[in-house]
Order: sequence, then C-alpha cells, then structure tokens
Amino acid sequence: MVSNIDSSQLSERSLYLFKSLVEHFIEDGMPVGSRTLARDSKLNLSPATIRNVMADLEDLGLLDSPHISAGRVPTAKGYRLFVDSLLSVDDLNSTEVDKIARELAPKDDVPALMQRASSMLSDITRLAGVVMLPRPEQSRLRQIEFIALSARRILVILVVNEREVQNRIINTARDFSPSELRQVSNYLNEIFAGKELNYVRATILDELEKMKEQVNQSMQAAIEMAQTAFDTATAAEPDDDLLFSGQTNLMDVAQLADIDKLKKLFESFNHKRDILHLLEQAINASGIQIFIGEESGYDVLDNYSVVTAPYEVDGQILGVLGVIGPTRMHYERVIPIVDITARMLGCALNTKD
Amino acid sequence: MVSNIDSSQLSERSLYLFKSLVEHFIEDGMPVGSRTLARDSKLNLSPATIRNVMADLEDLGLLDSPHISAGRVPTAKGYRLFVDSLLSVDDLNSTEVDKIARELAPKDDVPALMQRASSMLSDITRLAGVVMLPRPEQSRLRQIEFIALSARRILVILVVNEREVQNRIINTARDFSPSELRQVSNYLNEIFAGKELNYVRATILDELEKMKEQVNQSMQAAIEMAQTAFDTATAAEPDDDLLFSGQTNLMDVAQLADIDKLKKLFESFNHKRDILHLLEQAINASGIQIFIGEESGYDVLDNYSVVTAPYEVDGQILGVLGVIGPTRMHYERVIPIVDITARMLGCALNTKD
DNA sequence: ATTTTGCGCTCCCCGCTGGAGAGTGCTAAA
DNA sequence: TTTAGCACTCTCCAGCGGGGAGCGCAAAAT
Repeated sequence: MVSNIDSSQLSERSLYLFKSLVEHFIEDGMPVGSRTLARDSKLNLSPATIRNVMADLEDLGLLDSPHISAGRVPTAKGYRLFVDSLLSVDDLNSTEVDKIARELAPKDDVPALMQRASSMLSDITRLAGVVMLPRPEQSRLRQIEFIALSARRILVILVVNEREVQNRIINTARDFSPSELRQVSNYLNEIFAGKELNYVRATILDELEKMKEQVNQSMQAAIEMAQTAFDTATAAEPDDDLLFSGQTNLMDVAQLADIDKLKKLFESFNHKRDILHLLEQAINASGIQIFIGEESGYDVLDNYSVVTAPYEVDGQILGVLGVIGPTRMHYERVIPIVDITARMLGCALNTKD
Repeated sequence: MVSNIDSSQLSERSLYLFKSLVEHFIEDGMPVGSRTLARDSKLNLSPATIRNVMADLEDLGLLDSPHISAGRVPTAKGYRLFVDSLLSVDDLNSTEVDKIARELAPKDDVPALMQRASSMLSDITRLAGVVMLPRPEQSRLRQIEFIALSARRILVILVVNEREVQNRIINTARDFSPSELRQVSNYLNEIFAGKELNYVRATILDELEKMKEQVNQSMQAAIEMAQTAFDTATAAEPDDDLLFSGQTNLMDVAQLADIDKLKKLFESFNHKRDILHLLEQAINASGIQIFIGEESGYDVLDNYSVVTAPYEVDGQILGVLGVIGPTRMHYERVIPIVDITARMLGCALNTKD
C-alpha cells in the first residue's frame, strides 16, 4: 500500500476541513463542494480558500473528484486517516447497551447465542452482521458418556468447553453391557478430560497401544469403538463457522449500477472463503480492526468496509465478529457497537457457573 | 380467484398463438407484438389477424399490455393456463440426471443431504432452491438420560424417533446425586417411552400430582426439574426447517425498479414464515405444484413463481422441495428437475439403513 | 504570505423537442 | 373470416440548451 498519511503532516485547519468533508459525505453520499463546506464549517472561510485546501488534500490522495466539476469524495486512504486519527466515537445510548446485554444473556446454547449476536449486530447497525464461531481447535473435552440405545447402537455424548454438547450414534460390531460402557467412559474421562479434541483423536490410538496388557480385551474393543466416535465428532463441519445476517440491509442504498457488485458480495458471503480469510487477519490484532474498501485485498469489498473485533474469554481470543457495510457507514456509531458486542459476547461465554 | 380458463374454451389456433407468445416472452422478457408473433409462428397469418386473437385473449384476462402501444405480456392467469394445459415438458438430459443422482448419493447425514439437494436445485436451474426439512411431527420419546456436569448443572439427553438426539443443559435449585438422577430417568423412561413429546410435556405435571404420595420428596423435586427440560426441549427450533440456496441467482435479471421487491423477497426468505406456509400447502397435494405470482396470496411473490414437489419415503410424504424464480422461468426445464430431485431425495432417504 | 474576489471554464442534470419505431384498434375491402 | 390500410398512441433515444454546481487560476485585498 502507498504511504499512509499521518495526521501530524497536516495543518489543524486542513484536518478539520477534511473531517467535516468526510462526515458530510457519510451523511448524504454526495460529493461535497467547497461552497457547502464553507457554509457548514464554523471557520469563516471563503469557498476559494477551501478549494485550495481541498486541492492539497487531493494531491495527498485523501480526496478524489468523480469529475472535474463535482465536489470531492474521500478515497480509501482518506477513510483510513479519518478512522485512525480523526474519528470521535459516540457514546452508546444506554438503552442500546441494555438491548445488547439482554440479547446476549447466556440463556441457551452457544450456536444460538452466536446467531443472536450476529442478527443483533445487523439490527442495530442496519448493516450486515457476521460472527465467526469459536474455532474448534480450542475445543477441550470435558466429559464423555455412552448411552446404549439398543443392542449394537450406542449414543456417544461429548461435552466440550463447558457448554457445548455433541452427539454421535455409532453402530458397534458387538454388544456392550452398560457396565462396560461405564468403565470405558470412566477410563476415558480420567485420561482425556481437559485435553483438546484434536489431541484426543490423535493420541487415542497410542493410548490404546500402551495399555494393551493392562486392561482386559473387552475394554480394548470398547475403546476402539470410542475412537470412531471421536473421528466423526472432531470432523466439525468447517464451512459452518461464519454466521451472517441482515444482508438485505445492504440492498437499501444500493445504486442501480451497484447491483452487480452487490451480487458478487453476496456470493462471497455464501462461499465464505474470502470473508473468513479477512476475519482471520483480524483475529490476532486485538481490538477493533477496520478494513476499508479494496484496501483489504478482496475486490468484492470494493466500496465496502468491515469493522471487526475479536471476542475473548479469560484473555483467550475465541473468534471475531463484525459488521459489513458501505465505506460511507457511520463509523462513530458502528465501532462502539461492534466493540461492546464483542465484550458482551465474551462475558456471555464466560459465565460458566 | 376469478374463473380460470379451460383450454377447451379456446380454439386450437388461439391456444397455439397464446403458447408461442408465452414462450416468446419467457425467452426474452419483452412484450410480444403481433408482428413478431406473425413472423415466428408457422401459421401464415397477418399481424392484423393475430391482433384480433390477442385482443380476445386480453379480454379473457390471459394477456395484458403494459401500455397501449407495447406488445402483450402473460398475466398470472395466463401462466396458469400455460403450465396447466399447454406446457410440453422437456426430457432431462441424461448427464443432468447423473449429476443429480451423484449429488444425492446418501453418503452422509440428513441435514447435509438436504443442504446438497437445495444447492443442487439452485445450481442446475440457476434460480433459488428451497428444501423443507422432514417435519418432526411424530416425535416419540425413546429414552431420556441425565448426566451431571457439575453441582447444579445437569445435561438432559432426549432420544427421539430412533435417530434424533436433543440436549439441554439446565441449572437446578439444588444438587442431585447420580443415583437420584438414575432413579428419575428410570422412572420417566418407564412411563413415557414411546409417547409423543407434546403428550409428555402436557401430562408430566398430572403424573407428578398422581404419584405425590407414592414417591419420596427428593424424587418429586427431581421430576419437577425434568419438566423444565421438556419445556425447552419440545420447543424444537421451528425456524430451522427451510434450507435456501442460490438466492443471488435472482439478482441476475433484476430490473432496476425490482430491487426493492427483491429485497422484500429476500427478507421473506429470512423470516421463512411466508414461504413455509406456502410449502405447507404443497405438502398435501402430491406431485408437482406451481404457484404463480401474487396468485399464491403472498405479495412478496408478485412476479415470482414457485415450483414444488413433495418427497416421500415408502409412500409417506416427509417434506417439500422446490425452486423460486421469476414468473417467466423456463417451466419446461424446471419442472422435471424439481420432480426428479424430489424422487431422488426420497430414494436417498430411503436407503439410509 | 495568506485570503478573497472575480472570472472563465467544465461538466452534470433536467427539461424540451422531434423523429423513428413498434404496436394498436378500427374500418373497409377481399 | 381474413386482410390491408390508416390514423393514432406511446416509448425510446438523440440532440439541444439553459441552469447550476464546482473548479482552477490570477489578480487584488488584507
């Protein structure tokens, strides 16, 4: 990327005018001319002076004009300067905070919670919301139980990460008695509780080898059976890890010509790949992250921005959530909403009484 | 609805011309004039004659003209006549049949299969696909188990209908010992196994009353606890029973003015309610069902048609699938695709052991 | 040195006009 | 019953011109 502009490189006045211009443009989406800016800014300057300033800002690559006799429009670089140095973030209305808190009360299971987080983001911002599910790499086995459904059909229950429950039904080669099943689950709980699922899956065979002589043969068969349960269990569907909502909000302002672009964006929501990569970039940089337009490297996002924040429990980052909208979104409102939602989601996931 | 037109009420020639007109309009979406129709139809008629015929057809409510000097366009009633009596359905290309068969090979679990059916429908037709999941009306409780996760947190496991497993975590007012939990589950399994979930939920309180003196007090508390499990459990998520895909396909032809309508349609995909009701109508009428435009009673579907077919196993209808697209879709292609997909989905569900 | 005024210029937008094209309905002739 | 002829309606588009917004530049003002 070409050199970004540092706010110290510009005069107070230029920055002020630039900021007003961006705010103005965000407000009504039309190129802003010197006249309007002269009228609306408190500085008593003539349009001509402002024109000079604007010409400078254009030279710096912060502004652009659609054609020679239109007003100016912020470039991606301009937005970058704006959000990094100029933006004054709103305080959130307390009723909104309440609403978020209420929606994210940890009343039910994790997927539903995530879904609510996503749709809440889109509801409040009137843009598209996205939530990356907690990465299953960090899935720690808490407890495993077996329930006999019938001869040779066994229900395996994995409790993962305190709240999450996975079920698998497996068919076995021979019958297992309830006491056998209890033995196996006791044994597995003892050695694997607290371990990562992937680790369990990888080492369960080794363990089996190690204790070949220690336990009786029926146990061995049982543990082999348990292994198949882990094999299927850990294969968590890897395309179900992004939850979008409110995509239709993006159709509101869509210019007629934009519809093609919007279609491409929607398709990228479906394939998930691009957006997923983008969010993965955000997972490490803690705190609010803002991707502006094509700057992100994904040209489906041309003219769209993504505001993200990671959510964490005990300082451990679990995933990322955020909002997707036109570059000219109200960052000063969106940013605190994304921020607080991430925090509250972390809290909701934390309360593991 | 106003009287539909029976094909016997019209002359051979009128029908032929009407059919060509509809086909023509479906092909390129522009009002069809007498001139074009005269040129393209094999009958050697002058435009004037055709104009007379068209005027008659308009009087019958089969055609409409956008303005006085444009060609004619089929009305909903016109499409109805077209699909009911005039349509000659394509034979499916065998490579397409193969593709469908391959995609719907019963290689994995039911939800994934349904998802594939939906996206396949949208891929092949280049329209939006929708699949209604099998309705769980007959939810019979098979087995209930409790697992203590920690003091005062209990995992409730409901096995329903042989294959389906539901989990709920509930927080309890006091501790329960493993043996207490086992007692409760034994008791509940004894009296409720094989009963419908709704029945269980409705009568569990009565049962509790009945045996107040028979069992000790700790049991009572335990059963009260179990009741809350049923309350949440039976509230099976009723919004997760439609799978859409390929919505973006509908953005292809979208006229500029249509974008607002399209947004409403997309929103109805999200709320699911309307579409769900529509598909429920189709569940009883066995065989292909076609809803045309606002005729369906849902005005979000104005200018859109829905082609549905129920899928069944052993003569038992499990659900409905279909395709949503503009009224001017290629019915002769879409219908056999929907038809065969429904059949093959039935097969795939059948061969699951 | 900075700001303002004044001026000429560019470009978009909008409304008007007029002609071409498509299509219709009607009537009279075949 | 069909066709030919004709007047009429309506859309679409291109061209034109004025008004307006906005710009840059240069000279004057502060």
